[in-house]
Amino acid sequence: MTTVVIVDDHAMFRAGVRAELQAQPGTPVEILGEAEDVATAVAAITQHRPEVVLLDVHLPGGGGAEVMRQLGTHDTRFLALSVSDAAEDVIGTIRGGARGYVTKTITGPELVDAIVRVADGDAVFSPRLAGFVLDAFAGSIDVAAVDEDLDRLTEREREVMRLIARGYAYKEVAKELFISVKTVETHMSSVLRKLQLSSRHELTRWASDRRLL
Amino acid sequence: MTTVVIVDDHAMFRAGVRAELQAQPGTPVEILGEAEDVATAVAAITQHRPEVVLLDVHLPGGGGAEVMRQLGTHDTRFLALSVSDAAEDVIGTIRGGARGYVTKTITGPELVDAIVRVADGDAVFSPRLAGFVLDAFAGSIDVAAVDEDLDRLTEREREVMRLIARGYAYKEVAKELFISVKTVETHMSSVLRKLQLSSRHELTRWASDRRLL
DNA sequence: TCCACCATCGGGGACGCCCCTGATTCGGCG
DNA sequence: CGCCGAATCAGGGGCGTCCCCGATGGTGGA
Repeated sequence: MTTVVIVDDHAMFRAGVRAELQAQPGTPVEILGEAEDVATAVAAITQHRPEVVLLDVHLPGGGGAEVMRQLGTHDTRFLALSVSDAAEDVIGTIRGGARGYVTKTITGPELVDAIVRVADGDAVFSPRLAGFVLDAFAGSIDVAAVDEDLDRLTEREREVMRLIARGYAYKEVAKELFISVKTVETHMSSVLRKLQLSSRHELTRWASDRRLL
Repeated sequence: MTTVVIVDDHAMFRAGVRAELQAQPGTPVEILGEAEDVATAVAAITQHRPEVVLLDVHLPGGGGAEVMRQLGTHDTRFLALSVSDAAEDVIGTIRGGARGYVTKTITGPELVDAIVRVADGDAVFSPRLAGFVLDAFAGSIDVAAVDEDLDRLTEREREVMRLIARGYAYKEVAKELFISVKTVETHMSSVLRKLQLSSRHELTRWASDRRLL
């Protein structure tokens, strides 16, 4: 049996989850308690010590992240359950320590499965969110937006830009590309002007934000 | 029915997977083909168009990532199946586009479940890996390792370090902290010496790698 | 009390960064 | 052919970075 506590500010929704989890005969989920805001959630979780907490992201008193923050990292695993699939909600919740994130469109059997998996230590994400999380993890956001600016650079300027952004000194870039320091300076002037930046430090941040390193 | 192609360089292991997947009566998985290296894998996947590819990470001819690279992003989903749970393998595979990563210690029924989930668009990770992936996603890798070096800095040095790493000029740091440029220089000397770095650019990379910005 | 450490500052120097004004060569295009 | 952009380079100047040499207080422990 996997023990859970349900945290959501809507009593009706909690009742629905409870009904779904208990609907199937031989369900592997045992509901130890419920809570409707941050304070009661912390109290209920501390008291019942469930293996998994079903946690609403938008919760009065600071949101689900606040519950995780107050409880810290003990052995309870959190499964976020939200109507929202917004990037900031997902990121914030995962940063807070949740082991999974599913939307409320989930069916009863799927939720049971997700709970069991989270209890086992698996990471569980809804299909829509899986793509998002993996994209973020792979660091490939905003690849398209880069090209507009980047296309305005010549091939040589891009080479110089890449090395400078990695922290190479002008002298080192010159040696690497078999050109003089003065030529590197010329290219860098063009790069900074075209990208509307004013120093190599800004360039480093610019490239880093776009993951061009 | 979920259609799959098995890619692994060990024939014995492929036979084992095939046996496990077909063992259960009424299995929802249909095996369309097998492959033992990058070239045959690309050919088999192009020919059979499976919904899911079971992909060995360590594959002759460039590894599983090479298979995904050559096939690009079409509608096939990849589930990495590896003996390794090393960080670089997991990161590389996810960056390559895999939708899941499970170790070969997985049982038959669990593998069936994972395949179905990946076909549905879920992200699937083994327990050991889930923690790692989420940690990386939350941007909290090596938090412990940072402190060793970081603890050797004084409070004032850390303040200066943080601003410099963000690209502030000495003059700007001085204004921000209400001290003279010379004092900033002194602190920076200490920071660079204690962290065994030699320039503000290396410091920027150092801080960026540890996500201290 | 004395010493270590921290934070604060200064002078001066070597070198890197960024900009300016030039210059040449080469290839493409009207 | 003449023009233009790309790529190459030089000189010089202003400022930033990082180091050396110092100095002054304050704080806390041996």
